[in-house]
Amino acid sequence: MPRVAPDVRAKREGARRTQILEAATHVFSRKGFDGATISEIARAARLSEGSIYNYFRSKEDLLIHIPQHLVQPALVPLAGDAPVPATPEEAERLLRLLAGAMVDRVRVHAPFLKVFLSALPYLSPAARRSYMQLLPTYAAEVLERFLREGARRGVFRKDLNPVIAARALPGMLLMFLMTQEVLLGRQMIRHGYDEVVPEVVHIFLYGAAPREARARIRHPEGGRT
Amino acid sequence: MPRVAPDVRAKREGARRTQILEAATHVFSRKGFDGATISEIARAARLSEGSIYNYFRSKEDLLIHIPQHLVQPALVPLAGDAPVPATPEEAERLLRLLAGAMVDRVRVHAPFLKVFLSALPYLSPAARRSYMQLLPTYAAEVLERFLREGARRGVFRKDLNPVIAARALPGMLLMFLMTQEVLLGRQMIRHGYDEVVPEVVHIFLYGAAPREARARIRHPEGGRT
Amino acid sequence: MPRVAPDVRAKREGARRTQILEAATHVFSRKGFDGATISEIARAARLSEGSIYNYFRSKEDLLIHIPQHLVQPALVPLAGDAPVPATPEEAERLLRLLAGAMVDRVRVHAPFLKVFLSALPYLSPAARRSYMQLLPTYAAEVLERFLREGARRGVFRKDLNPVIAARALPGMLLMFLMTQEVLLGRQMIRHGYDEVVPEVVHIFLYGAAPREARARIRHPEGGRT
Amino acid sequence: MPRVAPDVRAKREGARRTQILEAATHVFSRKGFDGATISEIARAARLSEGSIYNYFRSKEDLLIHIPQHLVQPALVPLAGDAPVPATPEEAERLLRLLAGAMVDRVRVHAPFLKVFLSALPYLSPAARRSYMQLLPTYAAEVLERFLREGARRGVFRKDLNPVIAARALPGMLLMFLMTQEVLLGRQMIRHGYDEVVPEVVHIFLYGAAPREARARIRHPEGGRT
DNA sequence: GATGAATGAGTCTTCATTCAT
DNA sequence: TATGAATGAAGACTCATTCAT
Repeated sequence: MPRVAPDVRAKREGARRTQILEAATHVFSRKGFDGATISEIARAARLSEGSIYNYFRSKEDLLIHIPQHLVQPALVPLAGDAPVPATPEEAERLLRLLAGAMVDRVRVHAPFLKVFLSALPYLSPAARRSYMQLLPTYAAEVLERFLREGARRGVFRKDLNPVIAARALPGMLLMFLMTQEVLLGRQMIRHGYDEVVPEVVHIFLYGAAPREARARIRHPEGGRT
Repeated sequence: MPRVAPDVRAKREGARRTQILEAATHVFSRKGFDGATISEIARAARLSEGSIYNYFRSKEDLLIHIPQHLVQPALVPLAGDAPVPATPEEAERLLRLLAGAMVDRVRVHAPFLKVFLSALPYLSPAARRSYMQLLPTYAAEVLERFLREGARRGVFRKDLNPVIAARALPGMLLMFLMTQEVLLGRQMIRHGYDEVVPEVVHIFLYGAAPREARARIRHPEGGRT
Repeated sequence: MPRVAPDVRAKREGARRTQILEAATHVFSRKGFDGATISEIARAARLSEGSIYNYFRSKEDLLIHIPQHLVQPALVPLAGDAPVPATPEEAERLLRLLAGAMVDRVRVHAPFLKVFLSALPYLSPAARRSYMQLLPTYAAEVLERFLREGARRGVFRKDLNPVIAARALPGMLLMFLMTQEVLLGRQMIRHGYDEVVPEVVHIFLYGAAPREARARIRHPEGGRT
Repeated sequence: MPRVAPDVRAKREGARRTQILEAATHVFSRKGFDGATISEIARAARLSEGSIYNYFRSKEDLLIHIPQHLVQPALVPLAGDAPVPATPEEAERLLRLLAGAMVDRVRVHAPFLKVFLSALPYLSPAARRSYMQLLPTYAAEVLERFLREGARRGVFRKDLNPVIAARALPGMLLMFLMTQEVLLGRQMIRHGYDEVVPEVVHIFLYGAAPREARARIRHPEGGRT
């Protein structure tokens, strides 16, 4: 007969799994998926190699479960119920908040994202599927709705393509984040995110052209030119 | 005495190296750097394993030389001596060309970029250094100059931060390219690049806010004031 | 928690190491260091190849540890506290014992010595250092002290150079041992060690010249005058 | 038809072989037989790898032919027709010459001897046979005759065993030579060969015991005691 | 559940040897 | 004869996974 109640056991098992996944994330992010060894992960988790296999079926299985246990929760509150903006100024404020949150998220999860980028393209289809329900899509959809609603209220151009724009704004940040946080691990330009975020949001809202130029423009030529 | 003239030999060696690098790119892009085996690369190059090592010192050496032989040449002409624009309309036209070229480049070299992104974070420092002189910096610098000159001529806002902006524009594209071409290999949104490029350039130039909003704005608060 | 007590584990590990080193000595002595393969050593030790690496870091590491586990112990008691002789007759008796012991040692360890001689000149510096604290020096120093003390008591010539003499006596044996035991593995002359040892010790003590000749001689011209 | 006379060709071929064997000796002595590569030997001989195989059938074949071409000639004059000594003093003089010659020979050929010692025990039987007709036996036989003749003339003890003694004398030197020249390549004691040779010869002739001791001694107990 | 020694398949890399030129 | 690119067999070493304790 079991010596502990099933729920206690389940919780204990969950704790062990988290402990192992944290160790795995740490090692994967330093060495990469292929460069990491079970032995090192076990050491980081203060367990023996054999014990890892009591909780996960394989090394790839570890990778598959990392986002579900460690990253997913962090994503949930992202722009959970972002209010629809009433004015461009409010939009700018909200977008800055959103952009700042994205930057923070990426920086916090940079170790995991490194692994993600590195391993994703070559994982087994099963692992790929498990991974694909993650961040970018989700975040983009939230922003897409935000833009669509905003356009309806006249805060954004009526002819703005919200699908494209919802990916363009994060993309502007992505260039900095990818290069600095994920790929190289060091700052490449002399501006911090406290400068980058407002500048990027401003460009997104009002563009790089001077005010006069804007006045002359009729409409974007979205779709084919 | 040698049977083959030195120049013939050099050409033959160059051809072999290209042949091997093409095979390596192919295999790397399907299996990833760690997943690929010398044996498979040799088979793809229709050579024996040993022969690979007559031309490259190690597996990593293959990876290091891929861009120089296959990618680098394609980058050189990128916006080689882009003329400085006189009007926003001209800027828009030029930026569309540039953006379109970037998209094409990435799509053509997607297989390599997959490997690049995947392997870079965990390569040896030597290999890292060899890689860092590549695309993003180069392209960004060209664009940076373009923006700076344009601002001097009144085609772009005087208060535009060219360092940040030069990375924001490619970033907007990067989001689509990364997701679709590199990471997943399939289209995620219902718009093609012929729609994405103009929209993105338009946002970059004139922003997402409606015309009236722009008139009210003085200056961005971040970056240089 | 560990299933096996630390001391039991340590003893088990020691046994495995000895088992592997014995196998390695066996294979090395038949094939030489370079000719031996880990695979063959593993087979001789009735283990898998991988297991060897649970106990030793490399093939060279095996070689380095052979003397410590197998040979070193045998050397320690060699003439440990040989009494200083009071008469030449006693010296002759003691030197015969010493010489006989050296012969036995070399014959017992011939397989290892073959490997030692073969591999030493081309080992890595680290391995060289590890090896150099071995037999010859040690034995020579013991004998050197023996001769120096004996000379002080008038058992050996006062003008005898103990440094040189302490190497000359083992050298006489070395010629036979090297040729027969180590290099060729078969007897080259028609006399056994039971004849060689007394003859050699006698030559060492009283020389090859007849008694009368000796009486005429004053002192050697080389060494100290 | 041949473009050069057969004898010219033969001489040319001999020169090539010597050139290659010299290169091989050089490389073998630095790297050991297994550590050396044909590529490196070819480079040292200023030839291509393929050319080596026009003159020798295999790497081992190189090793086999080294003594015949390079070392053997140097051995020939060794004590070619050593005169039989008439007095111990003359014997001492001659033995010093002989010993000095041996030392010189060994030092000159130390590079080869390193290879010899290293490779011999593990060569194929064919190579072994080719090697075994070398130095030690030959030199010992010359010395053996010298001692036997000398004993007949009363210059050495009548009861001296010339077979054993003829190996003991070179052995005394061997200890120094092996350790210093072959195995370690650096001097281990503070005496040079100009001190070692006379001392060793003196010990060989008159022993390590003081004169008085000798007078008491009746005869060596050669053979079993 | 926990442990960690044992396993052996799998990889990169080396290098003697061959052979077309 | 000279060359050196091509070959492929061989070997040291790694590491995910298993399983007896």
